Amino acid sequence: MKEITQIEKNDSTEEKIKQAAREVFTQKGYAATRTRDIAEASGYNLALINYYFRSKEKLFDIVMLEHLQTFVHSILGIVDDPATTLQTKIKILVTHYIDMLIKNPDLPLFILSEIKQDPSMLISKVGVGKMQHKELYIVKQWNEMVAITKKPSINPAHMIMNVVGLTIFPFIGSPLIRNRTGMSVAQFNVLMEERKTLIPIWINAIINAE
Amino acid sequence: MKEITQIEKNDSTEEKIKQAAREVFTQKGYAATRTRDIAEASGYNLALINYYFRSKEKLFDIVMLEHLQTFVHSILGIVDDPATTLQTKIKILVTHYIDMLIKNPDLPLFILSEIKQDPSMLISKVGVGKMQHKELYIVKQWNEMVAITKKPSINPAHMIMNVVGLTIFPFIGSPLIRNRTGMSVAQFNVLMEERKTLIPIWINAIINAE
DNA sequence: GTCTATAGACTGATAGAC
DNA sequence: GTCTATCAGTCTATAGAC
Repeated sequence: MKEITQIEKNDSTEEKIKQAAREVFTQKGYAATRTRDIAEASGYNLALINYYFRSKEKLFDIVMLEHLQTFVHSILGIVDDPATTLQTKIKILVTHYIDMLIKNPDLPLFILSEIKQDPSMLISKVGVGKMQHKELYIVKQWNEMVAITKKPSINPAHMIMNVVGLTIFPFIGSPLIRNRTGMSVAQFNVLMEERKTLIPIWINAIINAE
Repeated sequence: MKEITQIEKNDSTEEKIKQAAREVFTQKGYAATRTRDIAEASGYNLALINYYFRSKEKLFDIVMLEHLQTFVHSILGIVDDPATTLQTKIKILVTHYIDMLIKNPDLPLFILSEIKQDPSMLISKVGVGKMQHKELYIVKQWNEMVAITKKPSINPAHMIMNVVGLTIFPFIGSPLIRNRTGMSVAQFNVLMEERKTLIPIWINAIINAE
């Protein structure tokens, strides 16, 4: 329990370097990032990176952990809420993630690339064991819904891939999409705002499809 | 017009190195790949890479060009075919791509990552100017369909993102999906086979949605 | 805490033997 | 064509001055 001055936390050298690292790592990935890039982006010298974070890898771990937390943040509160319907949960989730992705469009490609490079990272560097969807309320609601529907039930993994794919894929493909269509980032974001209301409608249509 | 022995082309040293480069580059990306990795994977020495391909970057360009051609291959023949309906085109495209992605699951993440690193590559290293969808038959069919439907027409970019996202995203997220669900590659591929018939149905439902 | 200078390891590329 | 040996440049990390 040290006495820490919280007020100027965001102005501290350590925080500035971490912020610079976040930007460079997220944009270029671990392998393509040089510690010199981070130093330059932070406005400080190369040696300070090791002074504050010991190594490139340890700094990366911190950045990645914070990013994963951003991704999982407040999810539990949404999907385990008994007060909202299934459709409402989906709408809230899609809106929440599109808002977050408009602010951090590079996040999905960065995270998925690094996870692919080293999937064990999920358990070694980050403790992602909690999110085992044992008895989340959303699962209960899903099971109730498929019980009512007469249609042959498809694997729930399909629906998860659908919701996540419809929401996140445009951001992953954004560099290619914008290059081919000539869209600006602003124009692209307008489409993403539209998808906040469109995706829940589409998911509903998919659920009730032939 | 040189005389080339086509028969043993696949057994040549040059081809073996290119094949090794394809595997390593696709799996690790340009920055994380070392020429020594390629040499080792090819079974030959490091010096031969420069003997046959002059540099790491030129070898990468060849691999990337072939990958992009794989992705665009035979697309024109499908989307510009006046003999098939819009629904049929979508079904053929989805089936074609899922088949290809089951064989090359790393391709989307690799291509999109490298394009993001350097979007100008699409025009400088590859001549991707032809695919301007000026008057493809599929566009004509799409316009006819939205003309018939009374509903307010959404941006066609949404539908492209939907088809591509539903098809490709599971492969991009595969490392994470399989890690969280404990699925094997074989189990994952069973789901992808299911999506060959499911995605066209879902797209239809989306088109006719509220 | 912050800097310069540099060590030590690694990378892409090449020279030269065979 | 294929190899070993090595160069020149760059990288991460650290030593040491201030």
